[in-house]
Amino acid sequence: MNRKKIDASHVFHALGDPTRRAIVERLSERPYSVSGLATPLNISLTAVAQHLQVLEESGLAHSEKTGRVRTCRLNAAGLSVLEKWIRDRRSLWVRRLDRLGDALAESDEE
Amino acid sequence: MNRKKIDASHVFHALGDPTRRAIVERLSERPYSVSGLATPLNISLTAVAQHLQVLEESGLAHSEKTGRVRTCRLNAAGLSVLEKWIRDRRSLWVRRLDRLGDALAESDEE
DNA sequence: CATTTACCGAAGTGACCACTTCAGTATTGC
DNA sequence: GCAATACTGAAGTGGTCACTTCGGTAAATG
Repeated sequence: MNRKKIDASHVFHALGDPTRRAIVERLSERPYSVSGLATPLNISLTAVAQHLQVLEESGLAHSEKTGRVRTCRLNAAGLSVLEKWIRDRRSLWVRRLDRLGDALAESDEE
Repeated sequence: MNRKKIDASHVFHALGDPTRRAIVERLSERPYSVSGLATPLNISLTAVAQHLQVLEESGLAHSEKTGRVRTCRLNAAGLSVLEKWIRDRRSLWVRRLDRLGDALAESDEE
């Protein structure tokens, strides 16, 4: 029902916002409550909750409510989409950039 | 002088758009002219040029004009920003995700 | 030289985004 | 019970985004 499609667009879009990247970086260390995440950020609690929703929909985070506190954690799904996209392109990049490197070395040394 | 700031926000934002990701994927294979990039996309040439500008500003592509043709290529700068961000967080993710085996099993879908 | 090709620039548009405020609901602690 | 806490939902706002059209410039081509 609330399971949105997790794809590269969602993940990249979610990480395009510095506030959301900050949240992900915090969650990399340990779980946080919504207000715990909000504390160092100069925005409203509601805004943080909205960011969290984006992160959840992109598969980068998930959360569950116990009592009145919602505990937020990192989620592997979004991260793996991100890493997969990069991995899928990496060999092509390397091949291409090797040729670029050759061209650079030819025209100008570093 | 016209060196714009290449940061994670720009790179993630640039890759958040499916059309721009498609362009990056094409450029992974070989250089293209602007109209060459536009051909398989159902949008105007102008729109493609605008996408290209975003990719250039985020450090993911660069281009140069020879005669009337602008040749576009992948650029390493944006890619390295992206990979660096992921690498910087990866160890934390792994440590965290080790403790979250349950969450993984819970959200296993492709 | 005229036409076609390839791109550039400005301006407009509708949709979406980050964020706000305000008014709720549930839970916890005194 | 009452107040403080922790969120939740709806609605609004200003800004940005992807895209368009139109009009222009410059290079290749017959």
